[in-house]
Amino acid sequence: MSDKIKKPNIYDVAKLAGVSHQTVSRVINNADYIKADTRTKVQSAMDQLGYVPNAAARALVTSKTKIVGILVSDIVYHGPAGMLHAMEKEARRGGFFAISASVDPLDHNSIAQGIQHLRRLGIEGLVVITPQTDSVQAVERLVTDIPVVFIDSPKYSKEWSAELDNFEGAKRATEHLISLGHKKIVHVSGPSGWFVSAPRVAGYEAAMKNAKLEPEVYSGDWTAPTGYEIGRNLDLETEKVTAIFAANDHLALGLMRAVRQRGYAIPERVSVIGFDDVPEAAYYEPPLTTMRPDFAELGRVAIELMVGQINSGEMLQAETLVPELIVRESTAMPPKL
Amino acid sequence: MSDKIKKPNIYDVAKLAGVSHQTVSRVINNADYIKADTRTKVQSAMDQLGYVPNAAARALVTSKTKIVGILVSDIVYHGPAGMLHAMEKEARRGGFFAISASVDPLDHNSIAQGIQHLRRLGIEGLVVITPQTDSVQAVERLVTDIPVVFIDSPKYSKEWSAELDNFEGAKRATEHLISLGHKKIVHVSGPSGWFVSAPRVAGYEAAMKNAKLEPEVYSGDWTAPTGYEIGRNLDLETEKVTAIFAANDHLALGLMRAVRQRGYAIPERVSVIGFDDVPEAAYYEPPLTTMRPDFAELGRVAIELMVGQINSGEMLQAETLVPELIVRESTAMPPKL
DNA sequence: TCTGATAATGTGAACGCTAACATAACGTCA
DNA sequence: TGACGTTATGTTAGCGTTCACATTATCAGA
Repeated sequence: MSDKIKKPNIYDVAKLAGVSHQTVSRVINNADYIKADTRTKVQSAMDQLGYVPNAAARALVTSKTKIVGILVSDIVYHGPAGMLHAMEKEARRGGFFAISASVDPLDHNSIAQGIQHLRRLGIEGLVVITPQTDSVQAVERLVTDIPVVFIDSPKYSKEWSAELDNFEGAKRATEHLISLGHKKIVHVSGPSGWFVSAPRVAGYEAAMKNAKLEPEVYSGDWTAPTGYEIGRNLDLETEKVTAIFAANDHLALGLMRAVRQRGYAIPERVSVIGFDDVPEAAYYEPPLTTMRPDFAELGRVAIELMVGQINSGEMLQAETLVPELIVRESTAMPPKL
Repeated sequence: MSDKIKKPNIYDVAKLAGVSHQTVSRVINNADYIKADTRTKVQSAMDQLGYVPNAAARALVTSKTKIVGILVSDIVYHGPAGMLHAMEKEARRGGFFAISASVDPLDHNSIAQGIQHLRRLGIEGLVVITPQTDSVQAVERLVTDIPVVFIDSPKYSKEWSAELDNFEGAKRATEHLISLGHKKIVHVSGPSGWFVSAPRVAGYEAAMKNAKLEPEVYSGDWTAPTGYEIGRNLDLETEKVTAIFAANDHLALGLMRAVRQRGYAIPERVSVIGFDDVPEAAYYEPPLTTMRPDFAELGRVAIELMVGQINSGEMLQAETLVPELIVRESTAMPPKL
């Protein structure tokens, strides 16, 4: 509709308010030493004209874009999806814009393109939610001039990261099974390229070792079909496996279906525990006992770290977040064999 | 690390390549009339310096930011989550940046803030994935100076939109049940404020009416708990209900659990069909028959529309996308009552 | 009443780029 | 060989801010 109407700039506001453009700028950035009177005059002039500061002009002169980039896997996993919203909100709270680029984390070329794209906009920092060994190296190679925060990066990394305590979470999940009396507990892990996989395996193994039990790990990914496949082939009979700890809920879902299909009752014969607590987990068959991480908080912390680093140049390491055990009906005492 | 190194600008490139800055600009925007020789000279100078064009400076002079905003609900629904990635990729393909703002779609204030935030960055267009009656009105009131594309907007809207054929999808879902021989089929709908709810109800009712059957609708939302609640209270016995069409898979999941818990076998006694085909649906108990919409394509089309509108000023209405019927084990012929 | 600190405002330049115009090189034809 | 259209490049200004500095009001104290 309104086609030819030029957007007002600070000079327009200044003229209307009867002050210099610089005073307007001062009001916008609420600098010191402005008479309350002039401030209100300028304010109302801005309102009247519907003035919106031009981010490009500001960025040009300050060489600060107030934009942080988020590199995210193009596959929709539960965790990352929930994080994005929280991250955007936290960024906004800190006066920043958050812009995401979806990449195929297994394709270095795709990662490079994603980063280049964000670069063009002039991001001041980068948060990476593609926590795979490969991608971290690719990112570290490509980005050296702005701060980078990884979500769930490897411990040995020099970079900053916000982390879930996957070790402790896995340990507690396993301990829950142990405390119920299970002896033969297997773990179906996430894919080996992902950082969260290893600590979950380690947490499981630690708990098993503490209880003088033999750990046994099957390598999976994050999907229900894989869980199903593994569930079909698991030796439940001769091995007397009575409990399974799955690295995430979707694996657990597939596992449960396979196990039940083979005639083993859950939880009477086999207990299953997941990880993530997806919103539907409480309605799986049976409702899934699982570990609930606070993904939103994780994302928030990552951005908080990032913004802190950009604004003040100092970076404090965030404490890790421990997932909470949510007990439902998929875990129970083992059968008397 | 590299702290004081000033980023190169076109003048630096120009000097190194031995041309004027304008020639560099021409190479960047690949204008006509450049000798292949100079072009390569400039290119290699850019590579050598690691030159990245400054988006802010460009935006300032062209008053085109090449940024489109995406307004999205802050709750993680399956559809929108999948769309975001596709949208970002399509935007990038068209040379645009996509930036999203999460808002509470029921809170006008939150919507206004989200829009204001995006405005500050200077978005050239806005895509809205918060398809609720209220939010559309709020957006239409607040944004009149740039093009807006709604995803699944109401038919009566004057604005542009990319749409799923929810009517047809719901009709086909219902027809699937009818073709199996079901007579008493109920529909559990989405929340009334959402645009997709109504056409799904209408599609269901149309199919029922065609088959001379009596429609019966229960109003739900998009969550498993609500599906469960409704499933607990559904009169399956005296009403002889043999099939349920749920407005999405999560409702269906909750419904299935409740129905089975009450001792009714699925699909032997009660058939259930969902909508969305979430990745886990094939592993629900039993695997869920459902309608599969191409969310990614929907998002892509929305951005395509937006970019077309921004670049050329003309807007073509997109054709609607019809979801595909995915038959699994949760639907079967009705029992002989 | 004057002085000088502090409070409050104003002025000019610069950020990096593209638009618009100006100029130079090149080839073609009379 | 000169004139002219085309191709190729150069020059200047300005986009809307903030920064650095300059200037003017204000008010206390001598």
